[in-house]
Amino acid sequence: MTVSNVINDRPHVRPATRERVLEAMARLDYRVNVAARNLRKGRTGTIGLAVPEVNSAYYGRLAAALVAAAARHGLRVSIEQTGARREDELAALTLSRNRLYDGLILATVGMGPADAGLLRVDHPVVILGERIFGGPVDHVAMPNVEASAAATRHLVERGCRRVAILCGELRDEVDVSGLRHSGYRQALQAAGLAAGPELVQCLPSLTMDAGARRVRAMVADGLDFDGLFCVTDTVATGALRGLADAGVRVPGQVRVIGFDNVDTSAFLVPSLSTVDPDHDLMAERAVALLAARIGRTGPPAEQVEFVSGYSLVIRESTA
Amino acid sequence: MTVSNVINDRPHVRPATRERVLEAMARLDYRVNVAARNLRKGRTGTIGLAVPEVNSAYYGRLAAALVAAAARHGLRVSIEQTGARREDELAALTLSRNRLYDGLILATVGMGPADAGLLRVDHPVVILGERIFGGPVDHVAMPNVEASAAATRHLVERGCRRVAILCGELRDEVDVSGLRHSGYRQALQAAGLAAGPELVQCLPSLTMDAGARRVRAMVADGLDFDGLFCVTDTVATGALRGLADAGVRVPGQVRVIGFDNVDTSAFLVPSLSTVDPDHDLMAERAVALLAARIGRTGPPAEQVEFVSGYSLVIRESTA
DNA sequence: TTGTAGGCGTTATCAG
DNA sequence: CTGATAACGCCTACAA
Repeated sequence: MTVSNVINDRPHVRPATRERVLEAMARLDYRVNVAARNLRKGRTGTIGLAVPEVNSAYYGRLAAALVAAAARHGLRVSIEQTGARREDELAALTLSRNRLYDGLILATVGMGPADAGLLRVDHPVVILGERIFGGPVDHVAMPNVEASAAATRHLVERGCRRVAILCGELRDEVDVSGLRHSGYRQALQAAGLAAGPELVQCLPSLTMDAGARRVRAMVADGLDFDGLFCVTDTVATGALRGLADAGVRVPGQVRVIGFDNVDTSAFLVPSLSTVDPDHDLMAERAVALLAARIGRTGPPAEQVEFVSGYSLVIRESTA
Repeated sequence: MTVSNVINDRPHVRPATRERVLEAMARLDYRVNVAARNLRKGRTGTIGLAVPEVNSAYYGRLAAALVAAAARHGLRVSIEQTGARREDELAALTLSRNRLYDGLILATVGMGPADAGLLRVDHPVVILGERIFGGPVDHVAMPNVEASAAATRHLVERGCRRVAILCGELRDEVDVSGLRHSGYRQALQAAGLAAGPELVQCLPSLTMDAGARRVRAMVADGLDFDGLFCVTDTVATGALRGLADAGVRVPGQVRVIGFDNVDTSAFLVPSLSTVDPDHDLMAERAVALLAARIGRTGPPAEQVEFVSGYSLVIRESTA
């Protein structure tokens, strides 16, 4: 159709004809039907993003970066909230397989290493996070262990000798809590410091509220600690509040460091030292990997595993 | 096709036949093609959500609620980040008109009352926010003026006599800053208090950083104020930080109140008093309105204008 | 440079 | 209860 050529800005259309077409389109208030185009092309121009919750400092930040990166690649992003539930994560995979999306960026939180086989799908998927390390798909991760060790080391260098950690339940070694806890443990060991079990405080959920409650309890119980590594800034925010409630001075009596470098962290009182994992780079890489697979024809490319860098951001809470 | 009947769980299929179909589907690893279904049905099952930025405490919270509400209505949500730019907001409208989405929830921030005519489109749109009050579409808003007046009144009742406001540029009367500023002004007037121009502090952007800087400058300039109404919690968070930097005690010397009841507000030190506009209700209504229009055949329904309720959350910053 | 034919995968309609 | 047929709107290939 000549009309199609006009719509898609293709050459070989005489200016006069193009005008005539444009005029008719205007007159009829014509709109392309994207659904029909999608069917014909076998592409939708949309990728799925499955995260536990967009209303979280961390995933919100990441989602914003991913949407922006996708826009740069000419892709739209449809968001699926999985609530960190395994079945909802699998549901997102299914939708994607049904060609609703050209590809999927999946934050695996509920799924575990045992589910790696389910990822062996015939269409583009990029995993965000580390729970399914070494699975048969592209993978974008953070240097959790190294960065956590660096954060812990920082506390030690500032003179802390009794460093506690606030993490989630330690179910296995491959989730955020597991990895960051192991970095913490390595750093203490390397420094020749004890990491007694009383210093490892596992929360039922990684929320501000849980962090605040637990810290108050720790102080009330007379637990002896002078450093606190929180596995996320969200938990750290709660912890700072809890310490204030308990009348503990930060950094005077206890130094605190978080992980994620969430926007508010710089504005807390005291401002929160933290690990910055370069969200924008992670987002760009994730989208770039996906876009490459989407565009690809012929034999599938090798799986890529990208680990972002990190930097320590030192603020008042460890001054 | 009998196959179609099986896939869609329709009656009038003999069990034996159903089994045969299911078996074949499993054997062939068959997947429905959503693009084809969309074309045929004239629906995509997806609605668009156009907001300035998902990585903002307020829009992130709202987006999460909207995605959840949409899921309850059997709809997916595709996110468009407009950066509060008028042209990007219009672009979202166009995509929606192209039947990429069944409907659109649009936070008009860049568009103004002059653009109301552009909203006269023939397909479902719900406007979020108030910049295009009274336009030809459904509309979900907050009681900005009343709630701001209540917040200001609260400061006055706690004894503040010199109440300042931190808002954005006052370009017109219909954006967030304009409306909340006018509530502030009404409350002061009703209380018989002066609202000198020096108390109205307009920021270049509603960010934590801008809030912190401005507050430091206000104190450094020796501005006399004992109450501070911030038009968003984000700005208030920065303001609390700025006051701490300047050595001003909250609520001792200055009482502070925000607007939005963002998650972190309860955990700041001091915790932030604020206005809670019931995001979940707004989200539910917005999606319900859109879903009703999508499902509707026949003559278009009347435009609905829903204004959420609000509640004052009193915390330490105004104790 | 323009136009014609056909098919992408699904489902509504209606006949068997 | 099952199946044949046509059409949703677009684009690629090819023909004129």
